[in-house]
Amino acid sequence: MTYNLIIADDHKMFLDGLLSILNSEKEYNILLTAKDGKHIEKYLKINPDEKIDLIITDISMPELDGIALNKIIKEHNRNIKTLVVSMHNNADKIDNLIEHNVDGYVPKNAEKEELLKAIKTILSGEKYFSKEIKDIYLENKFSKKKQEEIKLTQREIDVITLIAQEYTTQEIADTLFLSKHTIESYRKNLIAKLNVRNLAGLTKYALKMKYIKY
Amino acid sequence: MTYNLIIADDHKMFLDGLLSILNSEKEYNILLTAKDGKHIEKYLKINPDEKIDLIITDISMPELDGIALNKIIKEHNRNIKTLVVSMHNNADKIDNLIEHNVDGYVPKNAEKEELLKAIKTILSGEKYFSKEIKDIYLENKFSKKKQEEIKLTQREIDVITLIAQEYTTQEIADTLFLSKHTIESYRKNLIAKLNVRNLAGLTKYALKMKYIKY
DNA sequence: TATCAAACCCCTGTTTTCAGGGATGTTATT
DNA sequence: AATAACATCCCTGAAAACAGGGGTTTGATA
Repeated sequence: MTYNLIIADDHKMFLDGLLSILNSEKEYNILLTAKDGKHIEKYLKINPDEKIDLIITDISMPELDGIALNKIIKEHNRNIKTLVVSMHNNADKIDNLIEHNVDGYVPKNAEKEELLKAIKTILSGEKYFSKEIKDIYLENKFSKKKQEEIKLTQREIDVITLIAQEYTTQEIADTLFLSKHTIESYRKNLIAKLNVRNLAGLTKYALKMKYIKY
Repeated sequence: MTYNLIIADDHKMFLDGLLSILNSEKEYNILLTAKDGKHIEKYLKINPDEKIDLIITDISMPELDGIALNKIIKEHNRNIKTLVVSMHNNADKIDNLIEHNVDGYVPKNAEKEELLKAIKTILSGEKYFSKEIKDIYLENKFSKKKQEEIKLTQREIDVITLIAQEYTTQEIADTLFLSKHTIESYRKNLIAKLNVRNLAGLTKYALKMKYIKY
């Protein structure tokens, strides 16, 4: 039994490494390598009936990235397995991929052995995610649970942003053309809403939410 | 003219990629590949007079990492050129490498072409640093200028850490078995030293310096 | 149209922060 | 032995934060 693979990665060095690893395994037949999702997409359209078992893809690629590519692949033919091999393991991206049924995810610093194990596992019909990826995913889910219940209004965001930028209440009031009392109310509500104790907590929240930079 | 190269990288996938790139260039003769700095160090000791032109190394490796390895190589024989190819481009590490006379630094997501260019440049006697690396290095130097003038004592770090963790002055005093007035003094000094306006500024500093997590 | 949430505003009173001083003992360093 | 740096403690007075109430207007929606 041989499997037909496709690889997409815009880093030539890495692609070469992947190829040399896969070429040493006889059962893997590399149909195509591409440095971009666009090429894969075209290939799928031109050869809709070709037996493709697995597409290995990086996330960050020009033109059409791995996130979009995974979605397109799965919409095209859900029997084609997808394995993401990526350098930057961002929680939101992992989330998106899993939502769109990616079959596996291995960080780029994984060992050859783990990559081969991932491919084998996926081709056997199971999913494969590296521990590191699972951890990021779960950590994110866990912390989102609390966050999603908290929704700040635009005005509250305005205020917390200014607070975290070290403006005093009076200054914020002047900036927003509001009474100092109003700003105090907002601060009070924010502290209650975000379940923090003081300015320090608000500042950390603003940073976490990227309302401000350091 | 052929050049003798040594490569150290603990990621099999990447090492394979590097090898396949270098093998396609006739003038490069790979003397040794290692998944660890220790092996290189031994090799140098056993073959002190062998002509080695360039050692390409990753930074993060078990046992003996690229930082230490570069230092050892340069102390062993400063005629051996060193090129670091790394995934995580940390400013302090770049700093250390440059201090110990590394000849080049290319991030792992660089293209094959850039890597070859780096190698060629270094072998010709010049140094080669990717734009990305130069940027990180300069950005760091620039921002350190200000920071280096600011040095917190251990006690000040204790206090700012607790402040950023949302403890009140009284609680910090209790925690550190100090008077509340003392903590107030520290806070005052910290605000002056760090040139911030209030708790929010202190909190941001503590986060930036990684005294606390979010 | 009733009602709900958001945005806005205000008050009182207590606690904390913050600016601005000053002071003492200890520990390195010169 | 002198100096500098650090850690500790204290005070006053003004400003701000914080707790815990009160309220109006407006716009969406049920």
